[in-house]
Amino acid sequence: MKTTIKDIARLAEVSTATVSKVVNGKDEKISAATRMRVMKIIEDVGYVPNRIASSMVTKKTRTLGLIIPDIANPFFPELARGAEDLANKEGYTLILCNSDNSLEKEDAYIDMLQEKMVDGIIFTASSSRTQVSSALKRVRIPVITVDRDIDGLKSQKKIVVDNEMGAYEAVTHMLERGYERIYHISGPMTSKPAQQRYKGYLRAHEEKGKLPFEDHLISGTYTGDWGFKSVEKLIAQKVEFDGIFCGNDLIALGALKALHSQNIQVPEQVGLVGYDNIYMAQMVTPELTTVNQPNYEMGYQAAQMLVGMIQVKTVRQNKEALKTNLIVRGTTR
Amino acid sequence: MKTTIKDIARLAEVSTATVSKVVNGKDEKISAATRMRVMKIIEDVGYVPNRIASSMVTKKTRTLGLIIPDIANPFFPELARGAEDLANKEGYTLILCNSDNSLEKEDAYIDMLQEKMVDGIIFTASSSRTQVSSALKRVRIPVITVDRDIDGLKSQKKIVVDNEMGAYEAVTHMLERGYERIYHISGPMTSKPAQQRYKGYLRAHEEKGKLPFEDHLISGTYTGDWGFKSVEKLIAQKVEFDGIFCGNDLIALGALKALHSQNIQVPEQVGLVGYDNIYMAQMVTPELTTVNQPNYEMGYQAAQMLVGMIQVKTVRQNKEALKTNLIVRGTTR
DNA sequence: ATAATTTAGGTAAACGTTTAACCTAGGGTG
DNA sequence: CACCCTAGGTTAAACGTTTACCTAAATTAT
Repeated sequence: MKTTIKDIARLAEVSTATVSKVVNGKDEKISAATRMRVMKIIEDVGYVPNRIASSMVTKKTRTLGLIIPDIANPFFPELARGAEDLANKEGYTLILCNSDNSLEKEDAYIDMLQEKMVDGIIFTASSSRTQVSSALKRVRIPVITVDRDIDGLKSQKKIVVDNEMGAYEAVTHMLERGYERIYHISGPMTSKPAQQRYKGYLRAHEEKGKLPFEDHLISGTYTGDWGFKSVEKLIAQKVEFDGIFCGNDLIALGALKALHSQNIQVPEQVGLVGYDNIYMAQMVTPELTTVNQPNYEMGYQAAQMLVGMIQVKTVRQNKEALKTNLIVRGTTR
Repeated sequence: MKTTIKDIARLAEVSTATVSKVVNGKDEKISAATRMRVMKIIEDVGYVPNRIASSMVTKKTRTLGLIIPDIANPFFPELARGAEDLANKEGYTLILCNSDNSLEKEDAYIDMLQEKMVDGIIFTASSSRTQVSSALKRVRIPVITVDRDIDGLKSQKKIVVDNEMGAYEAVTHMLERGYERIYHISGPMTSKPAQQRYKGYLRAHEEKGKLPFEDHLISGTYTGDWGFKSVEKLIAQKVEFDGIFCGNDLIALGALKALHSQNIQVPEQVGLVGYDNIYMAQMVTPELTTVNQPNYEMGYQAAQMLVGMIQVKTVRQNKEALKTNLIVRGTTR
C-alpha cells in the first residue's frame, strides 16, 4: 500500500497540515526541529506526494499540452524541445500530442487535455484548419497558437514568425545572385505559412521588376519526397529553370537529391534555397542555403507566454513576432 | 465557475452516480430515456469531466511517461511517435521528458512522473547510467527500458535490439565488398549499444581472419560534428583508410560531409556505413548505407508492453528483442 | 394473488491533499 | 495582574469523481 501524507504525519507525530507545509516549503511557521524530523521520515520511508490529490484542491496540474502535427517531422522536435525546456525550468510537465494534421485528432486531443486539466495548451494547428471547432469553443484554459494561428479564435495569444519577410529575403537573394527562373515548390497552400511565404516570393519578384512566369508555383506537401518528385517532374518535362525556392528544408533536401541524381550542378546551374534551417541543412553537401526559423525559440517563447498567462491573469501582449534570418550557404552562388 | 457532475445531475434530475455511469459508458443499468436526457444536457452546457478527480478514486491516470535523452536527436522522434501512437490508440496520454543524458535530470523526472501518478514509464537511460539511483529504487510503477537497459534494476522489462548482430552484418558487408582498413567512429563507450556495436565490429573482423589495426576505435559522441571532426583529423594526420563504420547515422552524415569537402569519392575511395536509418539517411547523395533500427517499432512495442503490464498484472515475457537489417545504399560499393 | 426476481437508479464513503480558520502555551507590557 | 502577541502548530472542510451497496417499483414465476 502506498504511503500517504497521513502515514508520515502519524510517524512524525504531527498533523497532516504540518507535513504538507514541510513538503511544499511553506514552513515559515514550522520549527527547525519539526521540519527535520518530518523530512527524515519522508526520506526513510520514501514518501512521494500525490500531485493528483494536490491538483484536486489547488486546481493546478502544472502540466501543459503540446499539440503538433507530427514530432517525426524535423521541424517540430526543436520546437518541442524549446517548449519542454521552459516548462521544465518552471516546474511544468509537457504532454505530447501528434495530430497528423487531422482535425478530428486535434479536437480529440483538445478535449482530452482539458479533461486532464492541463493548465494551458500550445497549439500548432493543422494546415487544413479553417475555423474554430466545437472542441475549440469548449476550451476554457489558455491557448497559445504557434506558427499557425486560427482565424476567429477568441482571446488567442500567438507566436508567429514573419514568413513573408523570410521568403522575401530569400528570393531577393536568389534574384540578386543572378538566378532568373525560380520555381517555388511549396507546402499545402491551405496553410498560412505557405501562403505568406508565397507572398514573399511574389513581392521579391515585383520589387525587382520581374513578372514571375507561368506555373511557377508547385504546391504539395512539406516532405522530402514531394521535393524529389517535383524536381524529377520538372526535369522530365524539360522545363527550363535555374532556381528553386522551397517551402521548407525537407522539400529542399529532396530537391537537392533529385538534382544530384541528374548531375545538375548546385549552385552553378541551379540555385536552391530552403526554409526552417533544420539540423540536417548543414549536414549535406553543398550545405543548404536556407531561412533560419527560430524553432527552438518559438517553442520556448510559446511556453513562456503560456506560463505567464497561467500565473498572472493579465498578459501584456498577445502576439510575439519572431524574426527569421537568411543563412547563405553552399546551394546558392 | 466550472460545471461539474453535480450540475449535470441537478439539471437532469438524476444522481451523480447516474451521470457518471453515462459518461463512462457503464450504462447497462440506465434507461435509454435517461441516458439521452443526460447526454443532451452534457452537450448543451459543454460539460467536460475532470479526470483528475476520476484518477483520485480509480488510481489510474491513463498517462505514460517517456524519458529520452533529447527529442531533438533524430533517433528519438520516431521512437516517441511510435510510443505516442500506441498510447493514443489505447486511450493514454504521453508526457515527454528530455534528460540530456544527465543523471540528475533523469532522477528528477522519475520522481516527478511518480508524483504525477503516471501509470508507467518508458525509459531510455543516459549512456552514463551505470547503476540504479535512489530515485529508481523508489519507483513503484511499471518501467520499460528501451534500447539501453539498466543493470540491477529489479523487475525490469526491456525492449532491445540486437546491436551486435547489426554491426556484425554491416562490417561483414564492408569487408566482403573489399574495404580493408575500416575505422569505427563510435558514440560514448559507456553506452551499451556502443559497446555491443563495437563487439559486432570486432567479431566481423575475426571471422574474416583479420586483425583490426591499431587505433581503429574512435570513440566520442553521437553527433554529426563528431563524425565531421573525426574524419577531418584522420585526413589531417594522413592516416590511411578505405572504410568507416559509424556508431550512428548522425556521425556518418558528418563523416560524409568531411569526405566530400576533401573531395574523397564515396563509395569508390572510401566506404561508409551508418546505423539507425534515420529519415535523412536517404536524403543525402549518395544515399547512406546503414543498419535499419526499428525506431518506431521500438517505441510502439515499448508502449504496448507497458500498457500490458499496467492492465494485467502478469506479462508473459520481460524482454522483446527486435531485429535490425542492413540497408545497402550508395555509400558502399 | 402472492412471492421472487429484475430493473433503474440513489446513497454516501472514499481517494490524498491544501488551507482558512482556529487554538494554546509561554512571554512581554503597562 | 490583566492583556495582548507570537510561535507553532491543529482541525476539518473542500476539491469532483467512482462504486459497493441499497431500495422502490415493475415484472415474472408459481
